[in-house]
Amino acid sequence: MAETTEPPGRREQNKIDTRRAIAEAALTLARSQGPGSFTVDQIAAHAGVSRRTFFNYFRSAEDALNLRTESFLELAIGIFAAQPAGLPLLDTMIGAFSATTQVEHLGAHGELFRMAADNPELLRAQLHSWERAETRIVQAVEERLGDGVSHLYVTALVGSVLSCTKAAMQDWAGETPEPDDASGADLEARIVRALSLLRDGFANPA
Amino acid sequence: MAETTEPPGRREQNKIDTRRAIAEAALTLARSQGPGSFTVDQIAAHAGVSRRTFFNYFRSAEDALNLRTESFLELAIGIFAAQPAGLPLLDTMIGAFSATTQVEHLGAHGELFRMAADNPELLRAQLHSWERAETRIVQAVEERLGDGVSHLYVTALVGSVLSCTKAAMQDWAGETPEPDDASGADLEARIVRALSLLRDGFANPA
DNA sequence: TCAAAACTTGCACAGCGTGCAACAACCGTG
DNA sequence: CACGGTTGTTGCACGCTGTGCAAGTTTTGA
Repeated sequence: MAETTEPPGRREQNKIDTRRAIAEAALTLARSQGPGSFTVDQIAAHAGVSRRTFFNYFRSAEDALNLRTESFLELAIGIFAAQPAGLPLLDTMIGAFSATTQVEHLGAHGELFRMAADNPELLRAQLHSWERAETRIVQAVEERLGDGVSHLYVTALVGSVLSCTKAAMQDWAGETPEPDDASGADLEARIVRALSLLRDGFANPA
Repeated sequence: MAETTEPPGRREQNKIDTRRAIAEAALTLARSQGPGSFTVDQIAAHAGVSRRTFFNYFRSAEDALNLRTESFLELAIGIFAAQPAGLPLLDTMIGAFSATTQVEHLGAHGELFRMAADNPELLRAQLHSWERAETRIVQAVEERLGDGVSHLYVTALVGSVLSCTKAAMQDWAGETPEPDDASGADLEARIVRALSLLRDGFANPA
């Protein structure tokens, strides 16, 4: 796999656990009190950690909530990077993004989309996550394709793909308040549908 | 035109002026000290207004900087709304967005893109502006097309169009530090190019 | 076993964002 | 013009945010 020089000692594990605990605490508070109506001190207390340590891990309460989104996009990037290089680019991406629906805690992602609807800071954090993912995917694509392709082509393509994926997830989140066994397949279908529209140049409003 | 019940008294004008003055002060400070290294108090002082009044107009220093972006998107929405309804949707949008390059202070927009590159909060504010514009355009399109078209189709389409426009502007901003007479046409060409790629389903990396 | 490296914590401090109440500018009406 | 209602501005107070710093504590590797 693509392991970056990894000494999996106690330290690394502790940090991962702490990070998770903080994010979990934030999510719990957001569920019980509503997003945007709790303080960093509360999160820290729930996570069993000092206020100062919270800020060693996250820049804001919203960023902590946003860890789930971040990990989803991390997964998407990983899957895309592992894809074989022969196929047409757009088809490769359709395959990669439809596969991301097997991420854990799928329901929580929809939940976060819904929370962001009435919480500007959280929405901004999410948009930022997508933006950074976009940058990374653009880099990956340009490395894969070499110098022969224009930067504008790649950025427009990747941006559009992510926009369609986002639209599919939002659509899904809006209609799937309580996810069940089939909702993963449901989301996947929507992503494929949106990306197929893109491949067809949106010629057919179907 | 589409005037919303407008009593153009001294009050309205004062508010517009104040808003402009604050945004202008913020931009000046960002230019001289770099974005993110000045306080709201400084902006307020430069604008000849109290700190409290600043917060009556903007939610943060970055939002103040972002007024230019906001007005650009406002213009885009207006032009799109004024477009005749007969043509294919995507062609209508290509026309509308390429026409937005005639906005005032075009150079400042590129400047803001470049500032956002190393200022997370400003970047988030800009992304948020684009997101809200997307929502409004989606509404406009759905009103125009009626209930016959799927929500996913519209959101995916509008998201992609905006992504391509953004990509074009970023590309342009990166290569055009000091805009001259021709740079408006340059930007317009890039927007048309990116949106044409979209219409062709990105089939040809050209 | 021990010292260096990495992480946590408390503290202090500047700055942020907002509710509130007093004040000032503007508006329409008579 | 005058005057009351409406709308915008300002100062103040208060809690929360985000960060540098220095003193602890835990982990690491030798």
